[in-house]
Amino acid sequence: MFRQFRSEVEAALADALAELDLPTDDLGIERPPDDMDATLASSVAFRLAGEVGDAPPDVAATVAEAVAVDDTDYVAGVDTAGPYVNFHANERYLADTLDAAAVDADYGALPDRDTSVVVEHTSANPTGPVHVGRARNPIVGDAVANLLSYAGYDVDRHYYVNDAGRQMAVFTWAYERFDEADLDAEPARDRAEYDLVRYYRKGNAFLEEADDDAVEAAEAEIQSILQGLEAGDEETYERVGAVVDAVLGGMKACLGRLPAEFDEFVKETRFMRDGSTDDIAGRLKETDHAVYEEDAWQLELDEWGIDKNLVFLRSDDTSLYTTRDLAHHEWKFANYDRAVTVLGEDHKLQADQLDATLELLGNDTDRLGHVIYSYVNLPDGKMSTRQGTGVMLDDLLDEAIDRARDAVESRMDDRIRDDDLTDADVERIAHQVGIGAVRYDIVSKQPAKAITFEWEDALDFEAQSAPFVQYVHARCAGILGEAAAAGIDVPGVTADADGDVDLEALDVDAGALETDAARELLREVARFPAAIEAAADDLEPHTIATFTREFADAYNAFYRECPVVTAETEALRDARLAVVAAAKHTMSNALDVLGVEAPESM
RNA sequence: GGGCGCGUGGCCUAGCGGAUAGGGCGAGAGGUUCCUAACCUCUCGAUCGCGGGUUCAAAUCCCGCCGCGCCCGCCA
Repeated sequence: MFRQFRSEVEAALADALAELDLPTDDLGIERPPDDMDATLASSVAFRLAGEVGDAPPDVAATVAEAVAVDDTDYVAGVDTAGPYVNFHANERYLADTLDAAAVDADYGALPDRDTSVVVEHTSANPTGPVHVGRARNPIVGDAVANLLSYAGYDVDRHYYVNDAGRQMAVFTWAYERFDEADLDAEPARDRAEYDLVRYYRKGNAFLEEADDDAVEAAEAEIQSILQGLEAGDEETYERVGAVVDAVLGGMKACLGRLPAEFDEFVKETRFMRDGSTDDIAGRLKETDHAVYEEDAWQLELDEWGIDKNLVFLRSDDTSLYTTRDLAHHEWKFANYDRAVTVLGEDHKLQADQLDATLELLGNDTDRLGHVIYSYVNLPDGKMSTRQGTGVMLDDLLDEAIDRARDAVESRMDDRIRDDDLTDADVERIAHQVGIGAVRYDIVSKQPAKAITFEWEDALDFEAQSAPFVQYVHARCAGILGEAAAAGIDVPGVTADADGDVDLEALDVDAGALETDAARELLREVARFPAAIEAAADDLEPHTIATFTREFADAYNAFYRECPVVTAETEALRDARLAVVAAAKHTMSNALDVLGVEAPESM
């Protein structure tokens, strides 16, 4: 509703300005401060004051006077507050919002855009367990994918597997070279990546510590693996693939706990085997920007503001990671309308080189999008899989669940309502709140900001955290459940014996909602689809987290001031129940975008 | 050295050209005969890193400086 209201306001204001012979290029539409009783405002009067030769408040009055509102569905009227022109929504705006949101479990999902987009995220090298520093990628990436899906895009989620580099050759060599007896530690966890990473660490330690002859022999073996991959040798693919698939399987299980699921794991070697990397290299050689310097083929990208030359073929004629990634991205272009990549700031230069080169090769790089996030630091340094340092994501999630379980159990004692949480409920809530808190803490911040990981901060369940907004959903569910138990039947809201809700049957009067808190909550509900649209346009899922917080404030005010089940009249009660249903759908879907579960009770 | 990013009350954070800079944590005071108090109300606390500039209007844009992070491999 907000989106339609906004376009009506824009059209009406543009018409008014045109009628006054004033420029319509910048309408200055903005959201008024919270304490202003207006749905939208315009600051055009400031800009036009000079042109008109009047003071801004007078210009605002003139403009407001000229705005015609009769043809709109949702604009009740226009007035001014000093230099601002304020637009007010009418009753039908709230009524239609209630009608739409109360009966639609998918409320907030925008119409299909008939546009496909591939979201690539995480893509961590399969070298060992996922640590929390890496966790920002799947958490942000999953939210970006969810967001685009809600915004009407047809989304595929890809994990790009770097299975062709030296790291994997070292890993494969180490796995074949050493035995369990050579390792000095038990796996930290009973899962493949924890088991195999010990070989990887052992191999790296060996390469650093062993005598020269032994290292030389090992390097020869590692080189032969790399050459085998480059030459398309099937047996080498199988050897490396065995290690990659095993480790990846474990990492997949870890990421699945978030949960972050993928539609496809795209292997880098695929673009070596199908010849597309060779094709890229050949085409690059033909461009004006290619130079052969210091025995290697390079690309001059200073035209794109990048001083650093990009080497795309080694002196031994083999390809590099970026060359393969070029082939990978042309493959994306061939199969999708848009491609979004979520990556750490340490890959920024590489991404810029990739973009520039793709453009050079004749691709439309406007179809490409990036979400770049800063590194997550530990209080005392970095995390490294090779050295085995860092906090593992599994450990963080376990700790989060444990603490959430403690919180549920301690809170059960001082509950007002003596409801019956079963052991299964406690466990369910502990998972929803614990994992939700970790995700929410990370996804709610601007990706560009650096994060220092602190156990206490990440697992704070008070106030601006996942449980705060999840609680709103639980309260909605509680009220709806209470109403159903009391035999209160609201058409369009209450499910029948089969659990089905008749979506056409909503018959409540939004006009019955005279309380400000209820109307304000409905206004927040109305904003949700626009929030999805804006967040998707800018690839900024954290703004949805901000929305959930503001929405929670509005709901809590409503909850405090508007008894639902015990409302004075049936009409009021039914209208409020519909508001609760609308709020539940809104919060449920906002949390769904963030990848945070919405508990029915907690 | 160069490039990119970040710098908002003691701590974390939203806002990123417009109406008195929002929240949370913390500290202090209250609130539960009423749909879950993981909640709410009130109080305390900010030269929006520093200095210039643009603008009717700057936390927001531009320039310089300072601090922090990341990057600058024929690694991935």
